Amino acid sequence: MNQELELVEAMDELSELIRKFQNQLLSGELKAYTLRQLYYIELINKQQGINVSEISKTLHVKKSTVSIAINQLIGLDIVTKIQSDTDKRFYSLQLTSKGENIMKMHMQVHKDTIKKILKILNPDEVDNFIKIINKIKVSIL
Amino acid sequence: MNQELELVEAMDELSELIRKFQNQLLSGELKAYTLRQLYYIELINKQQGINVSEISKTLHVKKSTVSIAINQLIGLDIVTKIQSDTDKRFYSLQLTSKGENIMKMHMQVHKDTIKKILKILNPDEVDNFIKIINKIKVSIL
DNA sequence: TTATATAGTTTTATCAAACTAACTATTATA
DNA sequence: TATAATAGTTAGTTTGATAAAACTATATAA
Repeated sequence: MNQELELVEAMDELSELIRKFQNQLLSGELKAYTLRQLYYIELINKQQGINVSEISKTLHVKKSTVSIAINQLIGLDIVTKIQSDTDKRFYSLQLTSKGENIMKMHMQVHKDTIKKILKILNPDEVDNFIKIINKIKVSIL
Repeated sequence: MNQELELVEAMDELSELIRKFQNQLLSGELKAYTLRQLYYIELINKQQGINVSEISKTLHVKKSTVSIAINQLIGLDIVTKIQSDTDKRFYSLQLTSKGENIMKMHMQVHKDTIKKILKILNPDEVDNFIKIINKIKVSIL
């Protein structure tokens, strides 16, 4: 079979795998949260001190949308905002300890899946996989 | 760095890539449709003659949900249903020519992305990538 | 100092997608 | 033949995500 067709199918499989990978989060201890919420939490964890406007730009979503989502997370004691001293219009967003805990559980779910993958791939395959993903990532952007 | 950590990061990148891969559909000619609708169309295309109950089981969603979604697609002249001769409770679902056209456009968007990927990976890498995905797929299920 | 710009919030409304429950039509079975 | 089960529909509701527009508070520039 030609490589293009095979790759089309592989990408479909991959979409399916990633969908399952993500939906695993919605069971267990994290099922109280939506994928969207977990994504906001991940974003704040990755970019400590990020603000509403930046999130809005990153996700291509209006500020009002982000504001509501973040205030919901603040209400759930998952996120806190700290007003800037130098410019009081700004609030930098941080995870609370509860938020960090959620992030840890989130990572753990992923790690568990990754352990399964590590069992079935040999080290060379893992290396290749990582290299290929990075190569694709760089080029697509 | 240890392989587990690297793989965790790679899977994150991959999630991001797939997200972009899918969201490409939402621009251009297909932006009139939701990802969910395109997914129903894909499913019917893959399993010609599938019915509402089977879709319901496949997607782990109530029959009523599927019924409404499918009737919406029928209203848009994307899907048709044909009542079974042997058991009139059953309706087999098919794509109309419009539906097939949407499917072709859908495939084209994916093929265009795949062409980009093929340009930056050498044939061995493509082979490895496909093999690895299949290996993961089989094991995770 | 007045006008303008920026960060974030609130209100109101819309939409997609999912659910439950009750329904019709048809088929299978006791 | 009366009763069960099955396929699909309909009505009504809930939830989550989104946006537009008007707002407050603060900072900057003319």
